[in-house]
Amino acid sequence: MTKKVSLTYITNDSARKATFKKRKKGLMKKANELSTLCDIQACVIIYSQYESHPEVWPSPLGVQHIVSQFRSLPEMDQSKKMVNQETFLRQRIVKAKEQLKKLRKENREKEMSRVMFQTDCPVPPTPAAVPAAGDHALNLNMQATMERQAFGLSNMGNTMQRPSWFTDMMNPNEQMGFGAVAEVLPFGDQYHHGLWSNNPFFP
Amino acid sequence: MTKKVSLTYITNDSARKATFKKRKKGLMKKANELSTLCDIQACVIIYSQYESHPEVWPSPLGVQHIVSQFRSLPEMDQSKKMVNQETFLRQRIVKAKEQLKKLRKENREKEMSRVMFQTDCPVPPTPAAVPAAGDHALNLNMQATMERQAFGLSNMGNTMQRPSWFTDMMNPNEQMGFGAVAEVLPFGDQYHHGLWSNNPFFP
DNA sequence: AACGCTATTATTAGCAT
DNA sequence: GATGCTAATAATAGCGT
Repeated sequence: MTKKVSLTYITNDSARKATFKKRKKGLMKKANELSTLCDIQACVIIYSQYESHPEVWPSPLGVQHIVSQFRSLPEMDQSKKMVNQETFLRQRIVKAKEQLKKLRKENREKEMSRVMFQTDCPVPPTPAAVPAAGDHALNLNMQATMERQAFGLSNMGNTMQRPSWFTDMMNPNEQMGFGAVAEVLPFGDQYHHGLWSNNPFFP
Repeated sequence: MTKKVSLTYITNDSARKATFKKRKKGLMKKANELSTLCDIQACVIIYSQYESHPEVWPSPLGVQHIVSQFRSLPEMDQSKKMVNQETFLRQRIVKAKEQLKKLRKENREKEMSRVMFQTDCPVPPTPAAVPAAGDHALNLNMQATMERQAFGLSNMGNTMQRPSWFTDMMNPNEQMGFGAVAEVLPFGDQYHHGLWSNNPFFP
């Protein structure tokens, strides 16, 4: 029986849904186990098309709480942090503007070729479902100065499989999803290719 | 070789840390796979004592994004979404600017009270452990208008194993951890006891 | 303590119902 | 489409280095 899993987007609707259900369950279970075994706080949020509300672990409230900690400071100089957030936001604005500029240019070019060649898809057409947007990683870089974290943009639902990136937590490496994002990130160098040795996506 | 796992808090420090590392990695991987296989947005946040910063997947920003969706709209005009990343980015810029403005104001105020009352903690000091700060969730709430979501909060890290709660995703049931939280949740009735049959915690 | 290596267990893809 | 059932793959506990 050939059970090889390709780890790419499952095009078959019912198969995808089935897998989603199973794996969602598995993920939640894993989260729960990790939490109890190691006594750590954790949360998982899943935003699927199958449910109108986000599916979370351990609970909506739990998520909220954890997320809020996200931004909390080691304490103390909150003022300092705030300051940083300021500069941080400023940076963000600049980045966003650059992004916008770039995007406009791209759009112009795409429009061009569309008109010229009658190509109706400026962006690779999304097979179905999610009306995904191209999404150009807009970096918030919040508590930037104090956390060395890499990050990128969530994987907004493209219909194609989006690799997504990871923080440097589990290993010193990261995986990149969209090259485009890299240039926007201030932490570019934190990202490397290659990740889990056993993941077909990241050789 | 008896390799039975008890699924309870691991008292041995080094063993716990080792397990944490391995399982954290596994969890992230699972999240990534689920995301790519089924094309869904998801995020994981782990707040451990081993790291000063929360460890997240796919990224801090990704988390932020997903969380912000929590509050967004029921749906529809998703069509508009794709319309343009341009307008999208514009919105972002505006939001960021507003955020910045607000932040400045807050900073002024904090500085004020700090100077005047010598209070270093504008927010209620957290009892212990987590140096949680007031945290001003800067909700970016980016593509707000297009996503429909709900949400709530967490199992705060006690040193005891916390059962945690679950969403009704994998099954129509939930388990509650702290009664205290229940009253806070707007979705109280969504949660029930009883859970995975194979989990020792939830018979 | 961090890393590598299996023996085992746990997860799950593919079917059948 | 949901549920149950293996066969097969993937995760990982326990060690050794």
